[in-house]
Amino acid sequence: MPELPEVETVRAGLELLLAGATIARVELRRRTLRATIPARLPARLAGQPVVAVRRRAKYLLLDTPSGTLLCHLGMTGTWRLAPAGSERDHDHCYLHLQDGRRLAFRDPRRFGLLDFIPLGAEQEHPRLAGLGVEPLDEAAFTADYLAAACRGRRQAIKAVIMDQATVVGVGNIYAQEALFRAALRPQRAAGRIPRAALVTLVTVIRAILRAAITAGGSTINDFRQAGGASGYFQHQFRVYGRAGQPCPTCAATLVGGVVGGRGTTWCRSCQR
DNA sequence: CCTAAGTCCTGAGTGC
DNA sequence: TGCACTCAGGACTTAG
Repeated sequence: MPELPEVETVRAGLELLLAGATIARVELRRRTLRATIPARLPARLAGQPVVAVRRRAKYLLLDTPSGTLLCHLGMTGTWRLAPAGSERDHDHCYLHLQDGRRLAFRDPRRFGLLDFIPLGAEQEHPRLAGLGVEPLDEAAFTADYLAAACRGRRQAIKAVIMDQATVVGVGNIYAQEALFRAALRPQRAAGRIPRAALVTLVTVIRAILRAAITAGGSTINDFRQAGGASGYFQHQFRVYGRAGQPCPTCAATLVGGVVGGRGTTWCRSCQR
């Protein structure tokens, strides 16, 4: 489910659900997702109050005095309030809270991740250490920064903005939407894009992510906020999933292909 | 059969 | 030939 807006939406939902809550017990129903969940995780979190719910890139971080529960949603990960009787296939982890509520982490494709980070070890965590800048950090994600990342590169611009070592949080949907709004062809070589276009691209990436967060993310298939509501940014998609349909700007037929290893839609006449 | 909100690894290619 | 780096493609997995 998750690009930055969806993860941020889940973060905000979990923050509301977990405010003032204490984890009584962690129940693992499967040991291995994308990676093996550390055996010590349940014991380290049992009895711990959740003091903050943060996001870094597409990762969720649940802070407790003993350390942090790190979670990546992969493609299909969800958190939900799961009262008795609402169990589902692919519920891999239950957080039993002291007040009797239960949160479920469900992830059918198991591309997600759960890990425990001891207090003070976050900077060195291998999944977090190599991450690029946050796109909503205006001081960090600048046209200068993106231009430096693009310089000399023949790689498609779409692959560059989806590279989590450069800028985090942009995935296959928002990359396509941002490139449409910036009038850039997804397969355009990053190093041959004029600076003015990169200025625009930085601006539209930030704007689209902000708008999507405001809309509660995008709901495709069964993405839900942690509180159970749907996002509605999917109604503002201009190209994603619309190959063969008319361009919303010029009415030319949108074309589909593979760019950066992922299905991609763009307008041949609006995007150069 | 096809496709899918994401990483992560391998191996081929490039340039010095 | 070697080395460092870049980049494309495959693998992982289940559901619709």
